[in-house]
Amino acid sequence: MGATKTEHFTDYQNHIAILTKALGHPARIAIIEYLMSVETCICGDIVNELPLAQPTVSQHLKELKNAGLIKGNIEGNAICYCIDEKSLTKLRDYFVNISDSLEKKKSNCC
Amino acid sequence: MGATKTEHFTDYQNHIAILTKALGHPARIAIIEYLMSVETCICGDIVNELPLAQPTVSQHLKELKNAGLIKGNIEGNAICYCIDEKSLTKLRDYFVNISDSLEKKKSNCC
DNA sequence: AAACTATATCGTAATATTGCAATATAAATT
DNA sequence: AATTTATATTGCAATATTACGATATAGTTT
Repeated sequence: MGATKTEHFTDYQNHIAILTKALGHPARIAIIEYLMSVETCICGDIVNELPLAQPTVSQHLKELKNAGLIKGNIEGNAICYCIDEKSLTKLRDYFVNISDSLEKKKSNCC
Repeated sequence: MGATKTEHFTDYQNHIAILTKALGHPARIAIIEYLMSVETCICGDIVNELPLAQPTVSQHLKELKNAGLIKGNIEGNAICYCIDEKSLTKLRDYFVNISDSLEKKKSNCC
């Protein structure tokens, strides 16, 4: 075995897992933070920002894109990557919900 | 090769990545949601809630615990797992921050 | 068109994750 | 003390991820 049994879980659970899994690497967190830090999204220098080889960065970008966390538009011979707001809003809503619920039932044993 | 180059990233980036990575599996999302749904945290029946064998569930619980997302207290011969509020608050703050920043710079090209 | 620039893909080695049967541990019950 | 119950650990096979050199692709510049 070794493959995740996605069929046993809900679409929502699988989607949240896809988003969090895609963020589950420091290089991909760094990419998101870099995309946040630049003003425009015409940013063809992500490779220079990261301590990893170009093919590795390209692969990380692909994973973020597959998960729907970033979008990439061809801009001449460069590619303009930027954050896909929708997916990050979804994650925010998910964690805000959890934190709110935890706040309400402060009566726990641990 | 094959191992993540954590040393090149900040402690904060690595920590967020550890938390999101731990959540990056539908079974672990399901565990978190189950822990949210039960009133008390005396819950020794997580295995029955999930479509996975007992050792597999135990392993997922271990990963959530290692990441600091849940806590486990021994309660007789059962173990009382519950969510570690701090780590989920940290994730909430992280994504609230990102969403707020994205809201502010609506002027993007894509 | 040749050279350059930016990015993607291929191939592959090293490592990590997923899942489970078998077994171990340890408290509770009989 | 033997049995049961709840959970963890071990060992292993299948699969996935991480990283990068080499190479491909495609637009840009000269």
